Amino acid sequence: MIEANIYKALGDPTRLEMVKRLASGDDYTIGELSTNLGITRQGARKQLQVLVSANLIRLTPQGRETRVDLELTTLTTAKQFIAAIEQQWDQRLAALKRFAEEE
Amino acid sequence: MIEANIYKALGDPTRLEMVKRLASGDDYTIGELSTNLGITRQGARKQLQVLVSANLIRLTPQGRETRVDLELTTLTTAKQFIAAIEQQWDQRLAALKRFAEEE
DNA sequence: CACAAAGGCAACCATTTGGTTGCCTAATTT
DNA sequence: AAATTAGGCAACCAAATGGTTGCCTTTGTG
Repeated sequence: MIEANIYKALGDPTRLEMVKRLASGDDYTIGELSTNLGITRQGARKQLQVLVSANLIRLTPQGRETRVDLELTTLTTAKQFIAAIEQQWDQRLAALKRFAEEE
Repeated sequence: MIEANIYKALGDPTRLEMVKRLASGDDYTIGELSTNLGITRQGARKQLQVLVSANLIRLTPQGRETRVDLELTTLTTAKQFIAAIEQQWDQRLAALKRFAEEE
C-alpha cells in the first residue's frame, strides 16, 4: 500500500494548490510558495514537508533560499495507478458484454 | 479545490484496497467488501462512506444486501487532473529548452 | 414462527492533522 | 557592524480521522 501516501499528500486543498503552482511554469522558493495560501509561513512549511515526505517535491537549499521542484515521476506513478484500475474495469465490462452476447 | 476530496478519499490504505477490489472484476456487497481488511465491519463501513461522499463508489440496496459499484468517471477526473499537471510541466521544460538553444 | 444474515446508527476513544505563536540561526544588504 | 531576509524548530491547540463496541431494524430461511 505504498500508493496511498501519494494520494493522501494530494488530498488537501493547500497542498494541491502548491502542486498546481509548481506545475504552472514559474520558479519557486519556499517563501514564495508559502504566500497567498491563507495560512502562515510556518503552516505552509508543514504542508510542504508532507509533499516532500511523499516524494512529490524536492527541496534544494541555495544560499539563504531554498528552491522547490516538482518530482514528476511520483505524479506519474499516481496517474498510472488510476489508469491501471480503469483498465481492469474496462476489461471487466468487456467480459460482461461477451457473456451477454453469447447464446 | 474540488479535486482534493477525491485524492483524500484514495489516500488511505483501507479505502485504496477497497477500490482495487472493486476494480478487480468481481461483484461485491458491502459485507463482502468489508472482510479481510483487518478492521471491523463497522469500521469498514465508515471508510466505505468516505468513498461514497467522494463519489468514487455507488451503493444500491437490493433486498437485504447492498451492492457496491465503482464510479469510474470520478477516477478518470482524478487521472486527468494529474495528466494536466504533467502537461503543464512538459510545456515548461520545452520552453526552457528553447530558451537554452536560442543565441 | 423463530432465528440467522445483512446492514444501519450512535457513542466513544486515541491519534493524526492542520494550523497557530514564539523564538532561533544563517545568509545577505546597506 | 547593524539590520533585514529566508528559513528552521518546537510547543501547543482544536478539529478531523480511523477505529472500536453495543445495540437496533429489516430481510430472508429452517
